Amino acid sequence: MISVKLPDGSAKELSDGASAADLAKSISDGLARVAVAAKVNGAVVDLQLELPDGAEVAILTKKDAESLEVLRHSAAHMMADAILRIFPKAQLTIGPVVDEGFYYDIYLPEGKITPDDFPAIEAEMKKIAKAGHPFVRCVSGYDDANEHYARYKAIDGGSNKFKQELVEGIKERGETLTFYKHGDFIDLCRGPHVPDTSWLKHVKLTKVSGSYWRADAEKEQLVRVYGTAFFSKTELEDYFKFLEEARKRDHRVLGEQLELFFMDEDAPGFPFFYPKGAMIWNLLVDFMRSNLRKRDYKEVKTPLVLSEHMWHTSGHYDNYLENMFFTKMKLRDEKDPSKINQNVEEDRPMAVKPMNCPGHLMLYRTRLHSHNEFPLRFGEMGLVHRRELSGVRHGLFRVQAFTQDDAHHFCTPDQVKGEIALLIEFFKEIYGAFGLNDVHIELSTKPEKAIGSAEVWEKAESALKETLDEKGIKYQLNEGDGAFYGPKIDFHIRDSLNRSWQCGTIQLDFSMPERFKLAYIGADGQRHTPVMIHRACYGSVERFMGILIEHFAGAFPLWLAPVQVQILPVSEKFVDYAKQVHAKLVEFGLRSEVNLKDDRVGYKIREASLQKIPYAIVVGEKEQEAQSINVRSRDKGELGEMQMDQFLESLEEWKK
RNA sequence: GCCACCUUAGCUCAGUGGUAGAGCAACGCUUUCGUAAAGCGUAGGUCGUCGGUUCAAAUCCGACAGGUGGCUCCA
Repeated sequence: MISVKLPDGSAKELSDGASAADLAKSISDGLARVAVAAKVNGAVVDLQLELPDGAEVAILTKKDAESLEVLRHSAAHMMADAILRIFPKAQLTIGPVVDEGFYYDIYLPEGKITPDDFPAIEAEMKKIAKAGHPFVRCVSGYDDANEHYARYKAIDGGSNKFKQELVEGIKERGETLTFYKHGDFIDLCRGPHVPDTSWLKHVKLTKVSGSYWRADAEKEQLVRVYGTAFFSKTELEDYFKFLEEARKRDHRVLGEQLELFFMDEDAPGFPFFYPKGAMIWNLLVDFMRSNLRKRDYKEVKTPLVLSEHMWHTSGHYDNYLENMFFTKMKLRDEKDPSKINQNVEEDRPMAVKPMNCPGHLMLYRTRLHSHNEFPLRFGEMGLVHRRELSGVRHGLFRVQAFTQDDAHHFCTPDQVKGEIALLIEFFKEIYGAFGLNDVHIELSTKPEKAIGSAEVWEKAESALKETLDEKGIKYQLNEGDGAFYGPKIDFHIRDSLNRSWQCGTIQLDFSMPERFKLAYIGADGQRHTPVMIHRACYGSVERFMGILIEHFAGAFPLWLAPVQVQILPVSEKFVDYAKQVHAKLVEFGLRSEVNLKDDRVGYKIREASLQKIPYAIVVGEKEQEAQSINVRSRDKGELGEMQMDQFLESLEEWKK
């Protein structure tokens, strides 16, 4: 007999060799039916696995977060099986679970897989699911003498070098080689899996893309087929509804519909803003400026272009070269003026700034500073340019020119923690103003490409860690993800669709001040090197605007709406009165428009709704006589006839 | 940059080798209208660019540009 411990603390006696499936059955038949996998001493395993004596065991059902991963991993196997049936030349590589489903990377020596192939693959998967093949775990040796190993090698042609590489790796690490089999299909896998393929009825393929073996662009190009899986049909449908909702909120689509911005092929990655988009952009900047003033920032302006020499000093030339725009001249040939010499190197080559920090360092060092001025906070709405590979540009989220709400704090080492604490509060307050209250923080440490000594990095990293710990803030640690000049804290915010976006960043830098030979006179009368903190809250004003468009689905709160009120005269006869109302609203400080078009009220209402204008005010004969207005709210529907003062009073709390 | 797909009127899209189409938007006229689409009419395109095949190319082929989905997730 063995004894295992259950999550509620109780113990359960089982016969020797009993599995988690046996345990589930001994608890109740109902549990046995819904059991997906088990958690034994903290590790997720198959139900079939023999339980060790004294183990802590929890039976996982579809309600447990881990179960979905198990299901999706099983679905990846099933998809690989289906793909091999349709594409016999395909070679399997890896097929992990990802946030929204799973994928399988496949090497195709010839031909291709496109979404057109999905129906056939899905039909094959349906057959496999219907057959209800059990997933069987097979432990194997490393050669063909083992039945499972031989079968595994044979299943996709027998000469799959990717599999060989994977097996070699496992052998080197001295791990057990295990396969999972369902029906005739077998795949290298550490498991666990759902009991059988009948669990995999709610699976759909979602997209196909390219990828590389081992994520290395030098290695083989693979085809990555994505899919997703759920326990129930409803959950699967909800997921596709979510995708549909996200698609409807796409800021690139709304950007055109609401006349906020557009892109032109002659300016790839450089957005143009229409008046309404520029209005929002300016409102965001105004809001940030008022917050910077409250916190004693000094706003500065620095040049877009600096000499290449300066970028050597800052380290950007060595570490950021690929992302920078450099200047070259075109000159008319001295002998033949009709000929133009391209790409002529300047005597003093220049580069467009990808970051604002060197400019701020140059400003700082124009004179000697005292510790009494510290902390000194230089802020700038800095326009930076960064080259991006053509395939990664995406609406306002990934552009080649954007405005950072950038600032650099210069302070003494003792002031670092105070500054960071201030910034965390500051940033959370800003996000809160947009209803973005779900903020999580990540700490990134020294990357491979870095400047500064190990000692300096150590000091910087521990300063950030200590501040977070002292404030009791939970964070995720990302080793090796820091900026080249220092470790950083990143702020990730969740929008109304529960998607996470990285926005704010706080980066500690002990290197750049030294490289630029910055100094301050301390209380001891000696020269010291200040500490520099790089920080941005929106990150990129343009990108933050894109996030807000999607977060609000284009229905901006009153204070951010480019047009706050639209006045709709019932007919031409009431245009004069509409204009009077408009003048009063403008005087009050509202962004108001009159719809002068010769359309019916219903149509004007429709247009105002589609433009997501917070208030539509209808004026006709009744209103003109009573000197009143008839208000319709975007969010609350028809509010009815009221006096202008009444309407304006109701807005007071909204007004920022 | 790499893989797949896409590019036709301002927008959304139809058109698979034989004289370029629709809806919406725009403009004009009629209508003067009460809370999500009044009616009629007009104008608008070297079919992304360049080259090739063909008697003939939006359509077939190639190059380039731009766009879309991916390219961190390691059995």
